[in-house]
This record gives sequence, C-alpha cells and structure tokens, in this order.
Amino acid sequence: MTLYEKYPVSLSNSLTSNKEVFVPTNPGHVGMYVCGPTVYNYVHLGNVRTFLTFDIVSRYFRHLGYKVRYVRNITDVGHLESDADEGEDKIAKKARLEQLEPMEIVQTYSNDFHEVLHQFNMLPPSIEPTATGHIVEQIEITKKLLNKGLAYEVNGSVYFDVTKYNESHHYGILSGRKIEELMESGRKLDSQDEKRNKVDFALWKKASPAHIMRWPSPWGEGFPGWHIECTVMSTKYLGETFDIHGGGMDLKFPHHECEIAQAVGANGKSPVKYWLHSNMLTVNGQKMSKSLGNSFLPSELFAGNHRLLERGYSPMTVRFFMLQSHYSSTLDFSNDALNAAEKGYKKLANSLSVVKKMDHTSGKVADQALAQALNQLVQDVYTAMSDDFNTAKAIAALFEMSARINSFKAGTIGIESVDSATFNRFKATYIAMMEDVLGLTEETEVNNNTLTKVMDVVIGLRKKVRADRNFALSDKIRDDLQAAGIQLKDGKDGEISYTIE
RNA sequence: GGUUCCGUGGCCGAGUGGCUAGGCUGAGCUCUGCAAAAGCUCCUACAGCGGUUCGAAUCCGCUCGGAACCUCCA
Repeated sequence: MTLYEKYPVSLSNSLTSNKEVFVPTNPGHVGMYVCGPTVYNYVHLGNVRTFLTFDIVSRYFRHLGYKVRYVRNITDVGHLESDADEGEDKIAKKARLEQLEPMEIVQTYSNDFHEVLHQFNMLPPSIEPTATGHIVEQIEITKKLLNKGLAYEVNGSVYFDVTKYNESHHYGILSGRKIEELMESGRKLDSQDEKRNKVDFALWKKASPAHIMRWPSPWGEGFPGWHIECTVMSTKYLGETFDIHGGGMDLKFPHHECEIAQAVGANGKSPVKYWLHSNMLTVNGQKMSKSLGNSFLPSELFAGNHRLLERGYSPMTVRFFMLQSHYSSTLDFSNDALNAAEKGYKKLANSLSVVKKMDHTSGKVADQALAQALNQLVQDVYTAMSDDFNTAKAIAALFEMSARINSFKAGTIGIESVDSATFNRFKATYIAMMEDVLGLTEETEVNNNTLTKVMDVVIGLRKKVRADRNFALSDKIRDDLQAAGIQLKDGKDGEISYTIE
C-alpha cells in the first residue's frame, strides 16, 4: 500500500468551492501548473507565500509517492499594465525607464526570483517555461480561436470575444461572476477602444512603433496578451486537461477566468480538475502589495532594515511563520508573530537534530500506551497534511512529537519501552515531515570542519575545568562563547552540546 | 454599488454540530554547581443579539466591525 493510498489527499477546489478527494488523471501521477512571476520587479514577501504554498503541495505529493510534474512559468512578455486599450507591457515599460534591453530586465528579476526562492529552501519546478519561448504556440492558439469565431482582429490586435464565448459556455464559472454585472461595472468602453465589449481581452497586441518587444505574426508585428501564455504552457506540458492549477487569490479574476475561457474555447474541454488559490499576506490587516507600498523585500526582512521591522528574521523562521497558518487564510505579518515563530521553529529544529542522533535500544519494558501515542502522532501528522495541506495542524502534531523526542533524550520516558518498529517509524516521520515535506531544515548546522574541531577542543577543556569545580572559569568560557553567538548547553550526563545563533 | 470571505483566550493561529488544537507571552514547579535547553502544571476563548437542535465557536437570520475581488498585483 502506497502512502497516497493510505492517506488520500483532499483539497479545496476553487472551481466547485468544495473540498474534494484528489483523484489524479493518470494514476500515480500529478500534473500541476502554477502561475509564476511577471519578472519586472523584485519578488516581495507576498509573492513568496504563494510559491511556498505550492512548494509544499509538490513536496507532499512527492513524499506520498506520486510522480509530480510541476510546471511554473516565468512571464517575460505580454503582461499589460492595465486592461485599458492603451495598456503598456510591464517589462517593456521597465526596460524603457531603466534604458535597458527588455531581456536584461527579465534576466535581473528572474535571477532575483530564483535566489529568493532558494533562500527559502523551495525546490525548483520540473519545467520552468517562459512566455517568450512560446510565441509560436501562442500565435497558433490565437489562430485557432479566430477560426472558431471566438476572437476577432482589429488593427493588428486580436481580442477574445467573451460575449460570444458566453453564449455557449459560462464565463465566470471560476470567480462566480455574471457577465451582465461585469458589463455594467467599472471602466466604460470609450471611442478609442478597439474592443467590441469591455469584457473582451487581448490575445495578441499590435506593437506601437515605440514598443521594443515585438514578434511577427499573421496580424503584423506585435506581442502576446497576458492570459494566453499560461494556457499555452500549461496544456503543452501537462495536457489539455490536467490535475492542479495554482496561483494567488488575486489571479482568480480575471487571469484564471480567461485561461479557462481560452482553453475551453480552443480545445473544447475544461483544462483543470482542481483549482487551488492561496490567500494573501497582509500587513495590519491589509493586503501586501506593491501598489499599496506596504510590501517587504525578503532581503529587508533578513536584514531587518525595514521601517516596520524591529530586527531581522532568518529564512527558516519566515518559512515556519507562513506554514503555521493555512494557505487559504489570510496571514497577518507582525513583529510579535515573527518573534513567536522564531522560537517555535528553533524548538522544532532542535528536536530534529536530537532525534537524528537517537537510536532505538531494545529492552523488556513494553509500554503499550506510549507506543499507541507515538503511532497516533504519526497518523495525525499525515492526516493533517492530507486534509488540504493543513500545515498548521501538522505542525501542532510535530510540536507534540518534539516534546516526546525531548523526553526520550532527558530519559523521562525510555526509548526501550516501545518496540523498534514504532520508534523508527516515529523518528522517520518526524525527520521526513520536517525536512522533505515542510522543508524546515536545521539552519545552524555546522558545515565547517575546522570550527567543529575547535569546539571539540574548547568543550574538552571546559569539561576539565568543570570537573575541577572551577565554576568561575567555566562560566567565563560559556559567557564568552555566548557573546560570540555560540550557546553551550550542559547536559545532565556531563555531555556538552552547542548551538550557533 | 455588485460578488465573496473573515471576526477564536494577552498575541499569533488551527478547528465547521458533542472529545484539551498548537505556538508565543505570563505564573509556578522539576532537573542542573549556576545558566541555557528540556519536562510538568496553571491561565479554557470563540464579535453581539435571536433562532434550529438533546447539544453550536461550528448550521440559519439579523446587527456591528474588518478584508479581498470587480483597474495592475502572488
């Protein structure tokens, strides 16, 4: 029996607003597409939360034994500044402002994006396609939609005809919108507009003479619309219907709604079985966003040099902080919450290093209640993760496991009083959940061989001093090391361990 | 204005009909030469009002408060 059979995953499907049991299209395989960044600026912490959500999803599916193909794109052209007809491409605009090649902009912010995600210990996707690498496919699907009468060309631009589409399908199926209401609210169509209806959106835009990103097409030189690249790249690598499509809540409308319309229009079938949306990171109850000016750059958070921060916090602290809430809830960002997260993370990380060094010893005292409790915790942590990736609940179980690990170490409860299978399963689960699934590794691990040896010498000397009951000197050694960021811990058994801040 | 979501103990944050979530803070105890770490114990909440029910934080209604989307955003 595989792990995924033992702990079947259920997830909140935005398309149906229900929690559903996950049934993959191809048994044993998961195909997941996540909307990546538009690389025209530095990635901020709110963005990070979304990618972290799907990092967990892909990690957990893999841990359960699925083969996962995780596709996350990079949008490097075609994202308009606004839906208005005169809308400008974000990357082209930034390139013009900074007097750089658009591809220099793309490279700079792609590099930043990768570096930041790596700092947070996120695993790379299986495929990371770019919009500019799929211009041909985008032109092809646009032609297909024109042929089907679901798009129209005006002055070298092509628009998706939402009204026409809505005659035979439901535009708004994902976001719960009605086309009549969309037609009434918001910006009015003015005489400058090429669009037939305000709800229509661009599949291909004619490049103005000043526009620097341009490709030839049957409609003249231009560039693709924003929504079409995701439709093309997701279906190219995952098929016309695939398992999971993820992204931030704010992409639900219009981006994901448009993706559905394009895919259904072109291929005649619903592209995605399960839509997953992660919620927003907030600051003082308000959404973190660039336009509101309340966003944090990860580098500012690590260094603590942001006006709203009292000090810096490590990547693992932040990762843990985010995982303590459920991805579908908003999460509020504050110094107090980060302080609490830092302590909590250290507690779990400490138990991780402890349990790794722990081995089962056989004995005769059988404690059925304890064995049952340990098995229950193992089950709790899986049940929590399989329940819509409830990392908060899983972490609660890990804290209880952590308490058991510390009790084993302290000798309050004896390892030998449970059977080795139970202990080993318990140990393996704690390590796997921490490292493989939640991606919470030990930050203070000493990778420096020389330092390790030096510490062994210092500890050896201090043991001697303590044995001689020269506590003034032994305290000085400990205090001085602490000032240098190394915390010594004198164990009950005379052994001395240390952690590095 | 339309659509949707939320309001949980000092703080953060799970939980959707009956069973102590968990973390942080605070108080006390144990262990330790003293610390640190760790263990144990205590602080038992669900915005307000009404309803359904044997039983509601959880379902329904109303009121108050907050947020998101309907322009660009993960």
